[in-house]
Amino acid sequence: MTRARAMAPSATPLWRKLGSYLEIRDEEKGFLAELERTIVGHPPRTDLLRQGERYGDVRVMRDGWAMRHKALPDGRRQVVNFVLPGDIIGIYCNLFDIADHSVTTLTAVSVANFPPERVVELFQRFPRLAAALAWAGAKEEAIVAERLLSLGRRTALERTAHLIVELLRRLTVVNLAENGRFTLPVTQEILADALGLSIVHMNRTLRRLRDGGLIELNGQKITVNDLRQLASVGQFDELYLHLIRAPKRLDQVFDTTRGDRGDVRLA
Amino acid sequence: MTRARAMAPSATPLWRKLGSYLEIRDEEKGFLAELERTIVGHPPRTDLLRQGERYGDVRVMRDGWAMRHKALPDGRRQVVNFVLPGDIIGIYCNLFDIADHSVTTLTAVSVANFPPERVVELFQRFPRLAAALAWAGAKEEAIVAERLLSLGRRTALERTAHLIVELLRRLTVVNLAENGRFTLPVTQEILADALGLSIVHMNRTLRRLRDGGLIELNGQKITVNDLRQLASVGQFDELYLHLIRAPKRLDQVFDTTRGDRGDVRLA
DNA sequence: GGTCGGCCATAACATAGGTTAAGGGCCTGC
DNA sequence: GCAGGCCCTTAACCTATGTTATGGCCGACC
Repeated sequence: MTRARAMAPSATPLWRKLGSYLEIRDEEKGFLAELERTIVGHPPRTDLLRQGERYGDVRVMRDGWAMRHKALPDGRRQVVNFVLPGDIIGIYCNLFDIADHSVTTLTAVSVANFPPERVVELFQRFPRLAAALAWAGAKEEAIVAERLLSLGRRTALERTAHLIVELLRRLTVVNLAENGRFTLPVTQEILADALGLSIVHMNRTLRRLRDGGLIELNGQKITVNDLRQLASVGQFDELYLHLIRAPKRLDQVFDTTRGDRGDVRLA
Repeated sequence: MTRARAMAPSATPLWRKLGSYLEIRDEEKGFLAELERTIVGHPPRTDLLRQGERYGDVRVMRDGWAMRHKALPDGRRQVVNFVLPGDIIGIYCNLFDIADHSVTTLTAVSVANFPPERVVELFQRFPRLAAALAWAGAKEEAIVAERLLSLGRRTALERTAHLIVELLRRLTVVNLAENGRFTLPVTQEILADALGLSIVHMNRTLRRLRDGGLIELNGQKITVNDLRQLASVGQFDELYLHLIRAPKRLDQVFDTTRGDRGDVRLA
């Protein structure tokens, strides 16, 4: 674990995250910057949070990949989601003090840490930011719900195609993919755990996608050759797309809602 | 659709919901009561929200059951969650105007309706309530994540056992179950859609649970005869239990956090 | 520079769960 | 009181996916 300090404030992950929902105001900037003063690095394969143990600080992923996963007592494991730059870990730890899931780094990672009381402070002092945070959480949930649909009703091939498209989209938003090409720092076992498949079947399924010319794999680089077809195989839903690249509507709603009286007015 | 008015404020669903996270203060009571002035009834099998269409009002389930579900273009369907009294529908519609999922009533239902702008107002004026709402959302997500674990890594028998235990617990909290007995207003087809199974296999699996003496079914009444064993079959996690009956810790956190300065202090 | 361990790959075989088909109970509407 | 529709149930069969086993590659470590 490495400690570092500071970074150009506008390059800050939380800023970028919340900024995708509304324009950050001057008075909010200082607070955000303070939240992200402490940057910590972790090597790959480190647990940032362990199922059954206490939550620590709230963490904002700044760089690198991690995974959120849950395990059954007998060791079977499900990866719930991949944690990408800008994502937040353990934000609701004020409520649940024992974690019901683990978060493990996949690559070397750098995260911003702050104590959970700061979240409460944020709710008290910066309602706009609080709303943006809550909205970000809702987006997360939508992604998990979509994966639930995958596991429940999509075949192995469809699931795999869907996940690849999802990752490509999410990574594109944070500039970590271009021309359908990105780094997938993940073993086939982890992919299998994300998709509810056995490792062997995961391998078979990737082979089918490769043989079909939809994707290419070399090492940890994956290239999507035919996004349209891949999205169609995965029955990728355009609605769900909106979630990934969120519309910037919170500003408007806040500006047209009178917070000082019981009265409400629309734009 | 039936319109009605008012109810004893403390029996109000949103009140009960948020009240499970913190003590509602006098100044907050009026606002909550106002939110729930409009009560609307709907018959069974009505869509309260339709995937691909616009969100309407925010709704708080007051009475009855509904389901949140998503469908693939070819008709395959996944039930994401069951909506029980106290649960909230469409609270983040300020952000996503098109719904990525549907909500359909299972029984006759009564809900409290209010316009989404009210949520913004709530964030601005009542940070404590806003936090409680955000926390409630996080709890929802934890339930969905746990179901993801089910679909990905539990067998049909385990999944089914797990779901029954989960429903029993959730219903017990809202006084809709006693002695392990509750009404499950749901066809086997819907259950299958919730668990990612075919209807035939759903039937087989329920039969096994009945033959094993773990549960009894007659009509829509289900009786859990051996909760301990059922929970063990479903590998029901005690951690996840905390989520369902939430600890009342938000009060403390709010009371010990100085919202008026950059400074934070713990109890 | 050999060996050990992690990961990928593929084949052969096993099975949980899907599909199709058929019948029965029960309600609802005419 | 009969027809049609919805739901539950079971049987027979099928297939997508899981399991076990084996080998090869490659990078890390001594």
